[in-house]
Formats: sequence, structure tokens, C-alpha cells
Amino acid sequence: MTRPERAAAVIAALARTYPHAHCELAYTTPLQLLIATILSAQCTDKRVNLVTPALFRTCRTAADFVALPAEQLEELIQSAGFFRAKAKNIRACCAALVERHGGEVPRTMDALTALAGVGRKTANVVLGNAFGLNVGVVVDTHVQRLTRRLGLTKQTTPEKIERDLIKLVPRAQWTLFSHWLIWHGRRRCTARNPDCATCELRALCPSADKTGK
DNA sequence: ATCCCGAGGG
DNA sequence: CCCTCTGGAT
Repeated sequence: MTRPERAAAVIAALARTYPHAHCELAYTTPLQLLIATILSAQCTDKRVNLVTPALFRTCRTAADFVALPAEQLEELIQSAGFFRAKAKNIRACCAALVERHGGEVPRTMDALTALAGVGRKTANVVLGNAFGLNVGVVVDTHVQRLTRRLGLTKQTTPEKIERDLIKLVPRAQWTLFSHWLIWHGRRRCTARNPDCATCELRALCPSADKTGK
């Protein structure tokens, strides 16, 4: 089976297995998703969803985040980890939203990645989920691990992996594709002990039963 | 000890 | 390229 053939088969199997896959970060506005995604760095989204309700009650607009004293912001997001860096980025990011974008979240890759704390992964999450724009493919730790295990790429950096995936996945499914892999990465193809025995992709996976890779 | 929907800086 | 930032779960 060629790589494009395997990709198509993997996509079909994932679509069948996770028909209800969606973004599991809790948000109602583009700004909330942007902040939640900045907070999600090296942190489970379950943990992010534990801190954002109080945070979003305190801050409704980008200007609210800028006005909130740094110590209070740090305290509100403390349990999400990297809290000093994240607080600093959120503040600078929201200041830029107010100054350059009228308090709104911009809808282009360049404008988003110019914001503090926003890299390509976070920008792709916002573009795909808040705005429904398939500009790129989200490559987080799950997408990286699973696409490598599945033999869809041999690259080792998120940007190079994204370049491979863009060629293998129909553009209309870029956002869904990441959700499928993230759901599968959490539920079955975990980092330490992948459950190959019950895996829906087992027949398609060159790494099946080779635990750890 | 390793991992979690990373990003910035050197 | 590497290192650092941080807490919580397993």
C-alpha cells in the first residue's frame, strides 16, 4: 500500500471511529479559543478547561485581559503550568489585539503568528475551529506521534510534518483530521502504552504491537 | 521518570 | 540546533 493509499484508508477508518470528534477546549468566542489554546501548551485540555471558566468570567474582552493585574492573571492560570510565560504572552497578545486589531482576533496566519504566545499550531487551531478556515493542519504532540507511527511522515518537526500531511489529506478535512488523531491519541494510541490490541487502525499501522514506537 | 492540543530565546 | 518555562497526572 502506497503512502497516499494508507492515508486515505486511515482517514476513512478515523471518520468511522470518531464521527463526533471536535475541539475539546471549552470556548464560546474566538478570543476564548485563542486564550485557551495558548494555555494548552504542555498541558491537558481537561486542565485548561478547569481554569478558563473563572478566567473568562473575569475577562470578557481583550482589553479586560490587559487591565487585569499580572499577579491576578498568573494566579488564575497557575495550575495550567508555565504560568509566568503564559500570563506574559496573554497580556502582550491581548494588548496587540486592542492596538492593531480593534480588540478582535485576526483571521490570517501571519497576523495570528505575529501575536505573543501564538505559534503555527495555535494559529491553526483558531483558524480551523473558530473561523472554519482550513489554512493548515494542527500538528501537536498527538498528531506528530500518530502520523509517525502510522507511517504518514518520517519528519520530526511539526512544520515538516504539516507539509507532508497537507499533501495527504483533502483540504476540506484538515481541521477534522487533527481532531480525529487527537481523540485517537488520547483514547487508544497513547504515548506510553498504545492499545494496539483494540486499535481500529491496527491493520493499517506499520507500528502495530511495536510498543514505544 | 515521562507526558500533556508549544512557544520564545540563545 | 538546543534550552527553558511549569504544574498535574500516570
